[in-house]
Amino acid sequence: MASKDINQYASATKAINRGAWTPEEDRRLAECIEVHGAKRWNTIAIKSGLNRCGKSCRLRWLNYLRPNIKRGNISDEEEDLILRLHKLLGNRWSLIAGRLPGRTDNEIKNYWNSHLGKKRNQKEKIPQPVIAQETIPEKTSDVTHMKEQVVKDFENSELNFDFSTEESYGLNLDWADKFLQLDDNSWLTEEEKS
DNA sequence: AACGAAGTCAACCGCTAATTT
DNA sequence: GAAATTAGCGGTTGACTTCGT
Repeated sequence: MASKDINQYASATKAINRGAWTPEEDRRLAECIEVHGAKRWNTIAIKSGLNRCGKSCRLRWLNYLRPNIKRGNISDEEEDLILRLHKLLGNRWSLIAGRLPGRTDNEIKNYWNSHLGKKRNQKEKIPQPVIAQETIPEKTSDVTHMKEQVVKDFENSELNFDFSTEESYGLNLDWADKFLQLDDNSWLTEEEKS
């Protein structure tokens, strides 16, 4: 059976647990990961004795059980950073989460969908001041190229960023600011504007 | 107090990319 | 190099909670 079908098979069998995790399941999963490491999730699913699929175990660990997870209370600084990064990267949640220590892609995505998306939509209805003409690239192709390059640089820089201190956090915001100064409609292609 | 609407968020699904055999 | 397996991503769903009437 192809692994792709395993979850479908699992879904079809009554033995597989689904839905919310219990504290007991969490404990058993954490114990199993301590012994076998956070990899080969199908093996962990079997070894733990939990009637869960590997995919479910992985998600539970990454989003809730692994150490140093921050939950709730997204600060103003974090919110601001999410907004800026989303403007730059779009719905690249894992990339955005990678810049927010202790936050998961799922949490960022949920936060965006329930808080920031709406907030931004409201904001966008307010007319924005016109940016000085010289900062706006003339050709759409130039803008597209620049945009692609910035995202590329951002992805490549991933390992070099350190948000563990307030100092570096501020520096990184400056870095984002530098690029986002151009982030008005001039960033958008004609297709995206419509 | 009761009920429906809206909001929130944990978990699942389908798919692709990366890695292993 | 091909096939199988595993990891990871973003979109979506659905259960639960909160809010407004």
